[in-house]
Amino acid sequence: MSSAGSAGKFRGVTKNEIADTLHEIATLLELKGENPFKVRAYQAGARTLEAIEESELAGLIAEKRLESIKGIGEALAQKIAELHATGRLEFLAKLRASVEPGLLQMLEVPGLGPKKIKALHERLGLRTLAELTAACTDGRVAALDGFGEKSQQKILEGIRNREAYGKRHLWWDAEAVAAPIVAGLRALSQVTRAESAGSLRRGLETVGDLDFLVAASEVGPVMDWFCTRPGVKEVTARGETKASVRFESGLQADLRIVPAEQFVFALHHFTGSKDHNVQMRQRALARGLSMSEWGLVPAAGEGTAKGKAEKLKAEKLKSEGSAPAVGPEIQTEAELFGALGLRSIPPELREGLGEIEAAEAGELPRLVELADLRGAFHNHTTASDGRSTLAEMAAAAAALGWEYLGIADHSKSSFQANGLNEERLAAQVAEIRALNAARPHALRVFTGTECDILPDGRLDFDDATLATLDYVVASVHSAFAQDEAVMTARIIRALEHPRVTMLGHLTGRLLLRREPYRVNAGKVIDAAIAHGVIIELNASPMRLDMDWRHWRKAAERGLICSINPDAHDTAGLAYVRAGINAARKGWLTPAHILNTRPLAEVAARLAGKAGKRRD
DNA sequence: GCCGTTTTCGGCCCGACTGTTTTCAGTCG
Repeated sequence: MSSAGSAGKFRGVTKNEIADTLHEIATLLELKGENPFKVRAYQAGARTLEAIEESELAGLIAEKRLESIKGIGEALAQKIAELHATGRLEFLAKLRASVEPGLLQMLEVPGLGPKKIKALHERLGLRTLAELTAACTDGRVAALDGFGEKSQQKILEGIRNREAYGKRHLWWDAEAVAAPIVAGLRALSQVTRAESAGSLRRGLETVGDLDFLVAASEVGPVMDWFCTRPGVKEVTARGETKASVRFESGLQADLRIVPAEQFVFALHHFTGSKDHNVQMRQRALARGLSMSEWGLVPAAGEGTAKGKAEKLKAEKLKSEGSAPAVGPEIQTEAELFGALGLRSIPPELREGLGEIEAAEAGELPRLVELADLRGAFHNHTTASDGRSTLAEMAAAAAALGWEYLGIADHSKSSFQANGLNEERLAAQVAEIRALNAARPHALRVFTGTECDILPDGRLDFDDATLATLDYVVASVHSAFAQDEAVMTARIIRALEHPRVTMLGHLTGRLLLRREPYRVNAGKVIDAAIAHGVIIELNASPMRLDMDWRHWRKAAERGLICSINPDAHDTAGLAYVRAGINAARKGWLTPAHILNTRPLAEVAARLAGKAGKRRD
């Protein structure tokens, strides 16, 4: 629920809160049975707003330029301005009052959409999930026109499993489930190509369900194999080209099987995102082509005959075994993009956030890759709360082929994490220098600390102590409840400290577990740029913080990123892979990232920041 | 509600699957 309409002193509204409000309006309108295109307009407006910089919004409103943005018209501009100015929206208050809150929860039940909920509400008078459960139990739902025994059963199941089914999963965990399935599919004799698609392929930080796409000579055996994977609790759908299963964890997975010549179209389609696909289809239409998972074909004629012609086309395609009229020569996604006059767009960029325009102009970035990394900062050892020793961490980093490894154990105020005091830190520094001197491998270990930013913005160590280190990661680990202004000022004060090399996890979020603390990211980014401080992209799969959505613009303005695994054991160094995903989604190139640079350059930069020091 | 080398109306991306029907509506991605 957004803060709009809440009582109390008005403290300003962020653009994301306004976007949330627009999403809420869309949902409420949907439940009221409003024109679906109006609903879509609110959703599109919300997404458009999310892509605007926080700092730009006030100017756009003041100069009445909101309407110049595609997707925002007169009505949305007025509502956005009202929300921004007052934090309230009369329209929304009335809308909320006209919809039973329980109906919103019904939307979360799989198989229930606005139309069916409306029918349940109007014809059975149901207002809550509890009443819906009762109506299913005593058979009233099955007796309703348009519903039946199976629907009733499915609704009951859905309510029961609502929590597990609605849950998203960390990319890292989903990848661990998906990888062996893709490998297994590829090993089947009937399968010529297999990939995972969807948000997993796009590298999104959390994944709702898994999508597998297969080109196969025969459907049955592949479906059978898929539906009998270990951990499959139920097969929720099984048709001619698609099967869906639910794992015991609640994770859902879809398998789609297509003929080989359709594979690339289907792969693009099911990789998404939805926004990206909509834009691609619009682009195809503008070139007289109709694009779908079936292929790229000449668009049907104009006017009222269009729908009919489209349908004929689709039926024709299917009956012919679906050879697309355009592009039997299209075998790869690069060729598919090429057919629409575009450079090939990596899956991570397909979020409908300007990648098509960039691909058209030939301005897609050369995204950073895992192989570009030459080391990593912000790693823990057994000295604080890690589970691997300094020597083990260094050996593991050397085995990855890295040139350097930064150690940054917790500082003394992080008592819960066994933070180091000055004495223990000095001992660790001595240990690291000895290790570097002994050179058991071609790896340089940098001395550092993950130094707490105290509630008032001071650092947990004094300047003399910090001066003994190669670098300093400054992070917030306490007083998460501070309001935004206080937290923002606190972090900026830390960034102004000349010994601070980089800021750790900007918002402290734990994906799917803990909300970020309140901080004005734009102001922190500005301060970091002004003071030459790096912001980390914490690569821990449950953090991925700072969020990829901020990176593109921040990097364009000169912010340097460090992809930091925040490893607490040797296996944790592999988290940089999740960080690479997020960095790619943020349009980052190797030039934007500290730890793609060679040892000498990194050492020089750290020495410059830290000032004169022995070593 | 938004948009316009179809501009002030009439479109808006497209198809699979399910359950309920007996030709289709609703949901989902």
